[in-house]
Amino acid sequence: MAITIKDIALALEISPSTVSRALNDHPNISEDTKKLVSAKAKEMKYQTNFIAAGLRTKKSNSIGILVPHITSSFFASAIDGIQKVVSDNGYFTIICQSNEDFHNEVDQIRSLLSCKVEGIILSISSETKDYEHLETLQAYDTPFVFFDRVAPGFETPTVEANDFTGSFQAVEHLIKRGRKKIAHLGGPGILGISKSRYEGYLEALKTYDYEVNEDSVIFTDPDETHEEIIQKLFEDPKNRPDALFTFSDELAVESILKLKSMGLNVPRDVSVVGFGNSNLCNIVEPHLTSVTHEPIAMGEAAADLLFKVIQKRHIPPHMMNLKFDSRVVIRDSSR
Amino acid sequence: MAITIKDIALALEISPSTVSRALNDHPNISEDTKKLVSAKAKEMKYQTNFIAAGLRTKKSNSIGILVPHITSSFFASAIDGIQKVVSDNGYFTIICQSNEDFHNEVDQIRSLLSCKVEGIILSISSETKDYEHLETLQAYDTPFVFFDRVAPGFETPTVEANDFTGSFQAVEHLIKRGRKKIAHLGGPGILGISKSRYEGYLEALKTYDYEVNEDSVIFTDPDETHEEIIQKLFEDPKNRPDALFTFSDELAVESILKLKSMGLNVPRDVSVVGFGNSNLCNIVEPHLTSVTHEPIAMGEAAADLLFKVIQKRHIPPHMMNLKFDSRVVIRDSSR
DNA sequence: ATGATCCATGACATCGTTTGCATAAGCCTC
DNA sequence: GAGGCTTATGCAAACGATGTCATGGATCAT
Repeated sequence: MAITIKDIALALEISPSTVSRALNDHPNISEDTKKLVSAKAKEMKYQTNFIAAGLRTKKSNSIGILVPHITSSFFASAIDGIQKVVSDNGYFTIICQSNEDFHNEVDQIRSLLSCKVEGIILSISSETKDYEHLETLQAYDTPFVFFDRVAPGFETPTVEANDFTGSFQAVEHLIKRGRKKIAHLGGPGILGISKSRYEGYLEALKTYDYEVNEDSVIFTDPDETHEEIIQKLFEDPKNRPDALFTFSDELAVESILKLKSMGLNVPRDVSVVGFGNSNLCNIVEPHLTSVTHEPIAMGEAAADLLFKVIQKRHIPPHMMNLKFDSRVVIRDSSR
Repeated sequence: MAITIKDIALALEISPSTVSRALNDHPNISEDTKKLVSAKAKEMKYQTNFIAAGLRTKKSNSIGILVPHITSSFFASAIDGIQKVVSDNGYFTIICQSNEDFHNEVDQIRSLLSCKVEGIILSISSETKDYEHLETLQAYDTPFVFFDRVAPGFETPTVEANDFTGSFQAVEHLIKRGRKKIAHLGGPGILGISKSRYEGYLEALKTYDYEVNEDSVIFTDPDETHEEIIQKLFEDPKNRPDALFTFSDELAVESILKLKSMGLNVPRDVSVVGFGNSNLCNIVEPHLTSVTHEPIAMGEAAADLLFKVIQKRHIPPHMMNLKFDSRVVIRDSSR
């Protein structure tokens, strides 16, 4: 059976309180006793029961992560970064996935609350329009930090990639390569990041006095496959865009494959730029120009901020809303 | 502050015990009281404190998952499958990564024990040769199930992909396409799956009376880049293999890129077959023939088995060591 | 020598929930 | 109507660690 502080106390003929204090390095305990206790604890293979300690101290030593998918390389890397900071702080992470499903998200938040996590790093699903579950978090005094996807109206730190500047640079890059008609294949309309990426695109066009052509901007939609979208967008040889900037690398790769199957050459006929700088970029042919995120650094920053909130340390205003700059990595698909 | 059963008891002027029993649907409680209590609980937004309940019942309602990386699509999908079963059972998962590091693995196991998880689904790191930490698990009566990577000498369920038959079929396929000299690029030598995949390869060669050429089998090694390995293996035009079967899709993709840069045509000069059937297969050109795993089904099976052990239900011998058959998905890289 | 101070330790209540046992009320049976 | 049985409820003791308060002995100053 499991060893408790009582067992150690019994073995050393001292009280459980002393054992507890010795293990926690309490100043009132003599060095001798501390040594004695920790030796015995090691000998008996004692392991703190965090559940019991948590009940007493109301600290679970765990934080929750709620992301749409862990299968996405962006989130998986972000979790890497988060876990690094979290385990350095002696905490655990409970990872949940919403699968981009609103009700799932609400359920998972409820679970995390029941587990009494001390804070949550949260990336809302693309379906989420209603934020009552987040208000519950506040009501329960559970700190949280928005990661990558932010809901409006909450006074809590946010960590985002600066999608706007990344998109701007991507489109600027296409313009400087002499491309004249640049199409945009956007992400789910509800997501803030879809909007930011679109706005960076628009801003670049405006800055260089390009005409904004409504037909050249399409947001993905569950009713239509991406192949169909690309087909429509590029089927008319006279009116064809000569560049495509997509919301994600996945979309870019699908587009490249479709364009090639339509007999178009990338990048000669159409330059393509993706977003995310994922491992796909060096695999697809031609290698894909893409905008980098820094998911690991972003994850670390989010965890740092969360611990600051948990410890009620002051967060200077300029750190409340972190934006991680993106930058374009140029590869063959736009060369 | 958080609502407890005492608050509900106070509000309804009944005892906390009754509230607890009502919420847990205890048979001794009248229907009326149950309705009353659950209505009040909902009204007051009560949430069970799992920490307190766990302390009393010695059940944490959580299971641990320890995998080398969650960034790998195989494990990420497996986790999907596991979480499905786990949340259907009203449990949580605590996901840990060993990063293929032995000491990290030992630490994570210790953490999971401290959290009092009721069971662990475990995929050992590629460095792990010493199994003392797993014996600790047994000493603490914490059930576990091996997933994909199995340590010898434990009486506990295992869930593996049948790498042997998958490899056999992959190589058989290459043979039937008329390939004469088939090389194998193996995985980390310490992993059982590297061995199984190699053995499937060997068995296929033997079955078809192919000569086994030692020079054509190379296990990856941190001291040499994969590019160098491919370079060496294929640089001599006279003695060049005309097919390559690799341990993973990642290796296959790297190999294809290198082969192409060496001026070789895939599949005309060299057929390539990977392992894993990951999303890379349809992105690399030519599309990669690969052996499928079924990570989601494997994850579900592992979780099912773990719950059986936790609930001390009998596991029929034929279910103790599940092997999930693999199968070859033929694409252009071997056509 | 006596009181004040300090230090190390122990006793005990507590966190929120569950659960064995006790108990009160209601009903049945002879 | 007394005893037995059922049913619904309350009481109190856990679970394991922690923190408050009390205590007993040593040390020091007067």
